[in-house]
Amino acid sequence: MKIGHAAKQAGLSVKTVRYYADIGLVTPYQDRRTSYRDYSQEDVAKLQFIGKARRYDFSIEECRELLSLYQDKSRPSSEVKTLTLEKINQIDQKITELSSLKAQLSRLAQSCNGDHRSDCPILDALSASSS
Amino acid sequence: MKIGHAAKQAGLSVKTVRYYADIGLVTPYQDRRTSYRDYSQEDVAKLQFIGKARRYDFSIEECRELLSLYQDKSRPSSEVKTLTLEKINQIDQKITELSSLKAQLSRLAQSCNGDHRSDCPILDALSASSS
DNA sequence: ATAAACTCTCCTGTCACAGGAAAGTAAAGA
DNA sequence: TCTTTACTTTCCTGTGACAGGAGAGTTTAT
Repeated sequence: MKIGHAAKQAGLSVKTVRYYADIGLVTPYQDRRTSYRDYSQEDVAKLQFIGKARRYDFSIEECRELLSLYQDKSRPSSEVKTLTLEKINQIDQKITELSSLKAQLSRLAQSCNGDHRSDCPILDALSASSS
Repeated sequence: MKIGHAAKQAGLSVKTVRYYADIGLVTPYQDRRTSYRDYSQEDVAKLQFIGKARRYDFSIEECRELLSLYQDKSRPSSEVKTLTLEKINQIDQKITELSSLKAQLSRLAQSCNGDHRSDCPILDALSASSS
């Protein structure tokens, strides 16, 4: 199967799929004569796997790790779970940060009239010398 | 004031401050003889302003906009407020996405025993053909 | 035979810097 | 004054995960 077809099946762009081949994440057979890549069903399955993991916010390197766990029939499931729990922690931390950020900005926005006049507590806060 | 001192006062790295000069965000006087940059108190104030806005998750281009609003004594405060509300919306959307992601991953993690055995619902879910 | 559609490699750009090399400048101590 | 140390400069590369586009080759359909 050629790259365009494989990409469509996996719900990825051709650019992305080619990139994954370049970094050795999913390396299809490559015809030496035409240099066209030829994707097997298994390659496509891997691409789908990666696409989903990416949507779950796993980085490429994490995907690489998950993929090797996925292919290793004898690995314990605890390894996968550990990776997942770590990822959950990362996400949680990011949510906390963003929530705090949102609260602060909301407070600033509320204090500003937002009218035609020029005085603005938001800018005052940004330019205040205290932290 | 030389760049190291200015950077310290603004709580930024020298690299960052130099970068801001390169992209025309804060452009200090530059001695032609030594090519050393010379930061005024106002420059430092701008750097602090930007540092704070960056911590509030504003992009460089948004900082540039905020900075020009900050310097324009006659602009209405509504412009600043609009920018801030937009930013709050962006953050909110990101929080929503991350929360959904976390919920899905948590469900996956819960379903996995995480023991020495190899069967793993997490990987099963990632490799499932259904979305 | 030709045109359209697809693929290839290679290069640049993104965002906001960090790291490091090589060279020049300044401040402090001996 | 000389030297060492600390600071600064420009320039180049790398980051993460691709997107966009040029120019050339290949395949498929008409």
